Amino acid sequence: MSNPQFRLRFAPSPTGFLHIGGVRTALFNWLYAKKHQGKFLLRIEDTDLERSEDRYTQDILASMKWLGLTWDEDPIYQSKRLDVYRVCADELISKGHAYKCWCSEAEVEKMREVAQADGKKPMYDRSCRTRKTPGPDGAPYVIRAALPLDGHVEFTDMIRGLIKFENTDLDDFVLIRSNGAPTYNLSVVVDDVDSKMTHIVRGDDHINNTPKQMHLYQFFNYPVPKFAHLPMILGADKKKLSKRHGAVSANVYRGEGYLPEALLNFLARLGWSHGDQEIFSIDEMIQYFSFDHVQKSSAVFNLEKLQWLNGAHIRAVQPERLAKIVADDFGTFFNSDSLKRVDTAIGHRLVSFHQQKVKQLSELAEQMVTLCTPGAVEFDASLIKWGKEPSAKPALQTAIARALEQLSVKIREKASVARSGADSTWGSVPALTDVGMGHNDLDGFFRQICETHGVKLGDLMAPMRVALTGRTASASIFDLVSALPWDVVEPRLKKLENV
RNA sequence: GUCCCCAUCGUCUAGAGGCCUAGGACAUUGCCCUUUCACGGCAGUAACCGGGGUUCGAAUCCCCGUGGGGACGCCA
Repeated sequence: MSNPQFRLRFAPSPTGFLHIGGVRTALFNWLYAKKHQGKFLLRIEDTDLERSEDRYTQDILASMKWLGLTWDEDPIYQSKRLDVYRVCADELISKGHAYKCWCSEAEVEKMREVAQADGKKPMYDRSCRTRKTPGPDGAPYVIRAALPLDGHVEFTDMIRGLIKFENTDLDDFVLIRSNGAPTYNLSVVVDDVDSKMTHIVRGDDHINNTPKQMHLYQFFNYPVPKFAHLPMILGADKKKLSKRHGAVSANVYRGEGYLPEALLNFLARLGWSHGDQEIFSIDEMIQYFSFDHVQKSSAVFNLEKLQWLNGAHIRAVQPERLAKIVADDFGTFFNSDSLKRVDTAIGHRLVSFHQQKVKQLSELAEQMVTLCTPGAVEFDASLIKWGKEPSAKPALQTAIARALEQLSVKIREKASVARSGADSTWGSVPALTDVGMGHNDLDGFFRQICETHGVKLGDLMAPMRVALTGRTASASIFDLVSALPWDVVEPRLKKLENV
C-alpha cells in the first residue's frame, strides 16, 4: 500500500540529455517518496515540439533506469495531452480566470519596455482583459491568466521557509499559445492536479513560477502542493553547470566507470547532509533523507570528491557485480577471447585485487584487458628498471629464472590437480593457488629467492610487474602470480630473461 | 531596471544563542605502513562577507550594506 499523502514526480523536458542537475532533482523527489512509502512518477514535458527530441527522451529513460530511480506509474507524455490543456484553459475562461488576447508579440514587447522604463517589471499591460469586443474572425490569439490585481501570495517552502510575492509583480501570463499549444505554467499545473501531486520538488530557478502556478491551483480548486526548491549545482567557476564544465550528462559518468550508487551518493551530499556521514548506501539515503537538512545555497560540483566516493563504493561491491559491469559497459576494450574471461571465477579474483585501488571502473577494465588477454603482453622495455645499480641486472635475471624453474616444478608435480573453478575460457593449466601457493606462500618464496641471490625484493618485483601487466602500477604481484593460470604467468615472466 | 533567493576552510558541509580554542570529508603538505601505484593510519595548513543592533552571551536572531545566483518568453 502506498501513502497517498506523498505523490511526487520528476518532470524533465527532452531538449537535452539528462544532466547532473536533473538527476539530483529526480533523486530528492525519489528519496522523499520512498521514505514516506509514497509514489514517484515520471513525466516528460515535451510540449515544445521544436526542441523536444525522442533520442533525449530515450536517454532520460535509460539514465533513470541505470541509476535505479524507478518510477511507479506509466510515464506521462505531455504531447499526448494537448487537448486536455485546451479544455482546461476554456474552463478557466468560462470561470473568468482567463481571457483571450489578440495583442501581437511586437505590441507586447513594447508594453514590456514601457513598464521597465517605469521602474517596474516588464509586463503585459492587460489591455485585452477589459476588451469588450472579440478580435477579428480567424485572427490569432493567446489565452492569458487573469490574475488578481492586488493582494499577495505566499507559501512555505520546505527548504527556505516563507516566500512572499505581491500580485502586482505578477504578469497575466500566457496559458495557450496562438498555435493552440499550452505553455509550461499551464501544463505543469494541469498535470500535477490530474496526477494528484502532493509535493513539488524542483530547482530554485522555478521559485518565480510558483506564485503564478499557485493561482492556477486555486482556479482549479486543487489544494496547493507543498514546495521544495533545490539550490543549483555550479561548475568550478561558480557558474551554472553547463557543457563548458565537461561531463554534465549522466550517461557520460556511466561510460567513465562511475557506479550509480556513487553518483547518487555524491549528488545527495551536494546540498544535503546527515551529520558527518559521507558514505551512504541507497537504503541509508532513503532512511535519513529530509528537507530539514537540505542546504539553501548553491553548491559547486567537485569531481575529485566524486572520484573518491566512487572508489569507496567500488571497494564495497561484490567482485562478481564489478566483473559484469566491466564486461557490459567496457566490452569494447576487450577482444572476444579476453571478454569471455572477465566474468569467470579467475576474473572475479583479479577484479577483487584491483577494486581495492581504482577510483573508476574504466581503470579496472584497462587492468583486466591485459590480464585476461591470452598470450604475451606488449610492454615498453624502458619501463623496466633493474635495480639502482646497473650491475644488478644479471643477478635479478638469474633470480627470476630460478624462481620460474622452481615454481614450474610445483605446477608439474600437481599437474593432475584440476584447477579450482575450472572454466574452459582460461584453459586447463592450473594456477599456483590451485597447487597450494597463495599470496603469503609466494611472499615467503620470493623473499627466500632474494636472499639466495643477494637481490632486493623491490628490485625483483618491478620488472615482474611490467612483464606481467605491461605497466608499473598494478595489484600485488604475489596475488596476480598466484591467481593467474601458470601458462599465462610463465611465458610473460620468461621474457625477462632476454630483455 | 524590477522581483526572488543565497552567504562557515580552495570545495562539500556540521552548527537550531552558551557544548565553538568553530567539527567532519575531499583536495593539499609531512610522516608511517609497503614489492610499485593505491588502500589504510597519524599529524599539519586552512573558514563564520562587512557594519550596526537584540542579549549576561551571537557563526547562530533582527536591520542595513556588499557580494553571488536566479527569474522577468507564445522555453521548460
